[in-house]
Formats: sequence, structure tokens, C-alpha cells
Amino acid sequence: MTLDRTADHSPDQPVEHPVHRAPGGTRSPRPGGARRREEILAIAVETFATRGYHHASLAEIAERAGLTQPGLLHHFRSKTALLSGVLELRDDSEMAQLGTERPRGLALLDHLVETVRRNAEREGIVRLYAVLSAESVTEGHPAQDFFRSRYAGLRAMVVEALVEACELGETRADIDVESVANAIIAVMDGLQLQWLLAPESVDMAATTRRTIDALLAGLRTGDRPG
Amino acid sequence: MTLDRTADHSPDQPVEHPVHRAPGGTRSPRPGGARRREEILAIAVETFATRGYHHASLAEIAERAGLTQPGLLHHFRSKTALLSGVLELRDDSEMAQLGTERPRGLALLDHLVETVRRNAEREGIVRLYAVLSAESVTEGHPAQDFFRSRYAGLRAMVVEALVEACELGETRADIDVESVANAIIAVMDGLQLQWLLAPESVDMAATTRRTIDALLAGLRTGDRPG
DNA sequence: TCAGACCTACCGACCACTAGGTAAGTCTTC
DNA sequence: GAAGACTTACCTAGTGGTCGGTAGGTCTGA
Repeated sequence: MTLDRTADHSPDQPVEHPVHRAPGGTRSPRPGGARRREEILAIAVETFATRGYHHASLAEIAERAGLTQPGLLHHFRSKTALLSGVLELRDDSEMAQLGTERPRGLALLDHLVETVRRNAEREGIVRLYAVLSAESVTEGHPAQDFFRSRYAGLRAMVVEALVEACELGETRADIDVESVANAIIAVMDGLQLQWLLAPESVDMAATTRRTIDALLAGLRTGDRPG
Repeated sequence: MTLDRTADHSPDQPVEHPVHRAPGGTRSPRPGGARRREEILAIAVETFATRGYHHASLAEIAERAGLTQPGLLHHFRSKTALLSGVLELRDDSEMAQLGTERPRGLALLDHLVETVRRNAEREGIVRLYAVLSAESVTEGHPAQDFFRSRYAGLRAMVVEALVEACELGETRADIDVESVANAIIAVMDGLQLQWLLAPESVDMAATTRRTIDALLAGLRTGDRPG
């Protein structure tokens, strides 16, 4: 199953800041409209994070947004459309939208650790992604494709960074980059889950840092092969 | 919220293999009863794993078990009772029930890797725990206490093994055992999620092995501190 | 004879979603 | 600047379906 990305917006395409179109063109939406959508999305993020996708109800999200359930469906024409809107916020690790200007080589891993450190102050986002990513492995879940390609992208990015590190001479060239990349991503995800259940028992950033260093230790240029 | 452990069984306490009690004592349940319960539990495991707890319905579990929904509720008096039964199977990593006879020191970590290797052939169990553990961080989830104490126990066990390793002289004594333990558990969990979404992209056992070795490399006795 | 293992029938609550309305805003035209 | 056309942003009411759980019955095996 896939998200109905074609159906996730109101009849008129929303614009960041609605611009008065040229005469004869389509009408611009009301100025408050975009802001309202963002309010609703913020509440949906919170609700999906605390309840999961399936267990969250449109009625609850609507109520928390101060409108009725059909009122909510005016802005997002279905529950999957709302989920789609939430996932498209791409507010999570900010890794995904780094694009081509991202740090090169080992600097990317530093950036990763920094992101983890900041995430420790954004419990809602951490919870959202932890809950939805695991829920997405269930049968026919509408976020399955999203998370599949998210992990593929994340993996590719870390692999590329490790390859760059080899080229830059930062690490030896004989490391199994796929395996190391998977381990780095895995430890970040796993720590999030533990942290959500027992925040006082887990230092996400420090442990991520330690693990990345350990995975690359002995692989630095100049070290003897093991 | 907690699981209603007091209410998770049929009127009569189930026995592994029901023994005919002495005359005058309480009546023994019918011989097929315990087997039926186990059949139901196996189907519940499968269903919770593929749908999650909240999205799985008693009606579906009942149908797959070849009875009606009230028929199912005859064996487990509520949905949470059924969940409780599923979690009590403790069929997962087998780590939890190792008890006092578990391997000492670094041998425990070898055992951990071996478990991961075997889990790659038991997708259902992996999926069950991945889905339920993440779902358990949602508000009021009935499995929350279970997973909280499961992680606490797992953490304590790995920490203890690392301390033993120090005492046995297998590693240096100045490692941050809590952090290393968290990292080991985290990488196992994180790899499971990636593996469920893209099995061909992840070698769970090899990557776990590599990460554990990396975390302990440089900490072996005789290595210089650094 | 009696409890275990089911069944049918039903409950109220909740689910996502639709139909169809209203009030108010925006744009065009005069 | 006012009138009319059109759209947005909601609303109330109701759809059919599913949910977990209960009441109370029947059959059967020990």
C-alpha cells in the first residue's frame, strides 16, 4: 500500500505564502489557510507519536485542533493523506534534506551525532519516528514505502560518506562500508527506543559517538589491518 | 497501565501437560485444553506480529484459530490477557530465561550473536518484538511495563557480563559498561527493524558481531589505553 | 453430574468517511 | 465601492462497518 500523495492537499494547491496570482489564473487561498494546516499537522504529529497511526483517531486530532472530524477532513481528505502530510514535514533527523551540500567524509558522522544530541530535546519527533517506523513493518501499513526508501536513502548517504572518508584518506579502504553504515543507523534507532522507555538510563549522543568511534577505530589511516 | 496477569488464564490454571489429579481434588482440565491454548497463542503471536497489538482484532485471531470471537474469549478473558499470554511465552531471544546458568563474561556476548543468527530464521518472533516494543512506548500501552523491565533486565545482564569480563581479565576495567551495554542492545534492535524492511540489505548476525568486537576492541587486556 | 468448550445473539462505543448545509472571505465586474 | 460569482472553512447529521466484551445457551467428555 502507498500513501495517496495525490490526495493529500485541499482542492487548491497550498502555497507557502499565498501570492496573488495574475488575473484569469486560479484564486489564491485564504491567508490563514496555510497556517491552519500547519497547526493541524503539528497536532497530528503529536497524536500519531503518542498513539501510533492506527490507534490515533481523526476525531481526537480534530478535537485537539479545535474543530470537528469532518472539519479536519476538509483540510486532509483522508487519514492516510494526513499521515502523508506529517511524514512530508521531514522534520526528523534533518539528514534527509541535506541534499548535495551535506558534509563530506567523517564530518557527516559528526553531523549525525550532533543531530542525535539535539533529538534528545525533541522527544515528540523521536517518538513519532520510533513508533511509526516499527508500525510500518506491519501488513499493508501506509508508511511502509516511506520508511523503506528512508532507510535506503540513509544507508546510501552513510555509505557514501564512508567511501569519501576512504578517498580523503581518513580511513582505510578495506572496511565493509555497508555493514558499518547499517550498524551506525541501527544503534541510533535502538537507542531511541531505549531512551523513550527509560530516558535516565540512556545517553543517546554519547553512546552513538562511542559506537561510531569504535566502529572506525583501527580503521583510521595508518593503523595496521586486523 | 499494566497487563492483567491475574486474569490471563482460563478458570482453571493451565498445566504444561495436564495431569489427572487425585480423586477428591480439583478436576483436571480436558487434555486438549492446554494444546488448544498453545495453538491460539501461536496464532496470536503471528497476528500481533503482522498487525500490531491495537490493529489486530480478536475476531481475526479467532477466525484463524477456527472459532468465534466469544469462543476465543473463553480461553483468554480479554485482549490484554491474550497479549499477556503471548509475552509470557518468552520465546524471543531466550536471553531472559537463561537465569543463573548463563555464560559468564564475553561468552555471553557470543551467545547473544548466536541468538541473533538464529533469529534470522524466525521472522515472526523478530517482527513480534520489533512491533510490540515500539508500540509499547505509546500512551497507556498494556505492554509498556513488560518492555521497560525487559530492557532493564537485558541491560543488567549485559552490564554484569561486561563486569565479569573485567574480573576475568578479558577486558580492561575502565570501560563504560552501561554505555557499551546499551550500544550492544541498541544495535541488535535497530538491525532487526532494518532487516524486516529490507532483509537483503542487512546481515544481522555479522553486523552485530562486528559492532560488539569494535566496541570491545582496544579494550582487551594488554591493549594500551586511549 | 458438572465443568469445559464452545456457540448465537447482542451491547454500546468507536471507526473513517460522506452528504449537504451555512457563513464568511476573495475576486471580478460594473 | 457595491453586487454577484465563487471558494474556503467550517458545521450537523448520518452512513456502514468494526471494535472488545457480555449474556446465556448447548453439547460433550471425564
